[in-house]
Amino acid sequence: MLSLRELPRVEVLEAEAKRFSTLDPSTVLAFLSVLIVAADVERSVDPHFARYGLSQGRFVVLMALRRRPELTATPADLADHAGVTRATITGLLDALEKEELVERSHRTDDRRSLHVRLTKKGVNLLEKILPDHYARIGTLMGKLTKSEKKQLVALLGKMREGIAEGVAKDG
Amino acid sequence: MLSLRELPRVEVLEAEAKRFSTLDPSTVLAFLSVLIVAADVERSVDPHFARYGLSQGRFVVLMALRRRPELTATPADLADHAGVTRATITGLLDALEKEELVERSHRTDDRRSLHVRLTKKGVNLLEKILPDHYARIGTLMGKLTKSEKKQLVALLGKMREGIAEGVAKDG
DNA sequence: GCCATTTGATTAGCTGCCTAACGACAAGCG
DNA sequence: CGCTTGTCGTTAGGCAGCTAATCAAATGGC
Repeated sequence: MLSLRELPRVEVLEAEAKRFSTLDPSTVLAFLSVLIVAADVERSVDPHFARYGLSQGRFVVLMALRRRPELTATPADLADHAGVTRATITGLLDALEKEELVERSHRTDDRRSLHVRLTKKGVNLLEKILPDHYARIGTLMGKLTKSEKKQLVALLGKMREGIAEGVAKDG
Repeated sequence: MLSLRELPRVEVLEAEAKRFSTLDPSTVLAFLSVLIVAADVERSVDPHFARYGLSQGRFVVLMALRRRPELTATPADLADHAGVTRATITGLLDALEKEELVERSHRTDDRRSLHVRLTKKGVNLLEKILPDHYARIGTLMGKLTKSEKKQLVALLGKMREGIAEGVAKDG
């Protein structure tokens, strides 16, 4: 998942900043905060998925299917949605299919391609999990007011812009 | 690393909220924002570590050692610092030792335990990488003002509190 | 219409993380 | 002292990502 349990202390960063002109302490602090909190979130959430034989990736796939009107999508669509490679989707679908949470079927219009469909069992599993899942998210975010949550989304949105530019620059 | 490329649209969340009383759209949006941005960050940063044969975990271990006055620590210390298990540290050290970036040596005071020491080569590698690394962080965070960075750290700090409580509750 | 290119999904093999079980040693208590 | 219990590091085996290579099928230029 990642690493680093605690933020470095400010004094340490300031000392380091004297040796590296490219280091700005408040920038690094903000950067590391995001990574640390995300890792904390995953550590907190993963065990609950595991109780139902799910992982984050499997859950995201199920949710993507659930959102579709016909509960179907192609593996390629799912890969794009989930931000993983198609090879990874193949593995996730293997697992989900074995649990009978999804079904694969061949298509007639493009014979390379597949339909993946959420089964009734898959739907039921999500219906069972989601109330608790959403409640858990509520607990994790419970220290933030509604306006703070909005600020957070806005700030992270700006961060995403910066990341996108960085990626574009050193392609 | 994780998943999900884009935030769900607000209308989707609002519709879902009608079916699940535990779902609050702005809460879920903030929650997912953190995960998505963290995944973006890792996708952006990992390739640069890879160019030096490093991963995030290996880098964190090297940095932890570099911070120590004697450039040494035990594997157990490193595991605590990095937020991974000791088994994982064993694997990271195997890789780092093969590259001669760290050395393991036996201790005399507790013969179960080891010293891990950053080698000169390890120090040099970090000195070479860090200016660019810090500059990259600066670019990624470039859309945020200093005061926004502080806000971000504060908001994420509150989130950490909520996570800690959540973990405590369902131990 | 044919061939080269592109696209869809899978497979094989790598990495980094995990848990569980282990052997070696340390520490506390009778 | 001798036992039990805990701790240090490693090993073995599993899972979820990745890239690269492959095969089948669709598409597009000529």
